[in-house]
Amino acid sequence: MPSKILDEHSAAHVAELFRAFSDTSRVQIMSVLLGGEKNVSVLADLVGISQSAVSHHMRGLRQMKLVVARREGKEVYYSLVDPHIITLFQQGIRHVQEE
Amino acid sequence: MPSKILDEHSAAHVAELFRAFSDTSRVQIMSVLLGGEKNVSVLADLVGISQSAVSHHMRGLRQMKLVVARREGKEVYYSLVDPHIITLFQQGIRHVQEE
DNA sequence: TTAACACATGAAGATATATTCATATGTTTT
DNA sequence: AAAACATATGAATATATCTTCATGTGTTAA
Repeated sequence: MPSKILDEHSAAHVAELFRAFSDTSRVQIMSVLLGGEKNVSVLADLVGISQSAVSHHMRGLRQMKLVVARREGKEVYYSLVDPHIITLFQQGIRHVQEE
Repeated sequence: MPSKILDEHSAAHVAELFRAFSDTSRVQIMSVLLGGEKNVSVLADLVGISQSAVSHHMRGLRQMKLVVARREGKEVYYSLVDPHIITLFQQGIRHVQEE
């Protein structure tokens, strides 16, 4: 029975986490990454947005440690690492599909 | 291995769901509702925002069926009903607290 | 029915966010 | 070193979002 309110600081962090998945393009990016690591231009192609837009999104996801980047030559591969984050995201997908 | 991209329509719905929890005030409201149903003015007091702001937030949460409203006299009590939503939200809290 | 209270709602202003464009950085090949 | 390619970044614009203010709606009590 955690009947207590979350303090503003913690609440802001929770909000920040959910905000990471609150954009259609980022959700599509995440959905692709569920299938394994992808580089930026592949993501841009699959999602249908510019390379620049993808890079901007990945910066945010990276800073929140929701993805990790791995450089291989000229390309940068992004992937999901945190199993809790993967679960959280998949639960979101399941919820909207249960209707 | 769902290596496939979410279509834009589904992705927009997932994004919409996460967006519901992407605001500090709404996260605080949700955290309070974890402890049981509360009416609007109590929520406003606890969260520290205006009655109007709470009503606006509750409208969004209501429309997404993340909360249900119950009128009792002059007051309207809101509560969480969907156990999957509760779990999803609690997972978000747990994630930020594991640091 | 009028007053008082609780909540909802529309409009407006302020702030945040996503995308694009131009350009910078980093890497490989010639 | 120069060219070509992949990615990152800053600035600018367009759009979305949150909050407040004023007022509307619904309910109870006088």
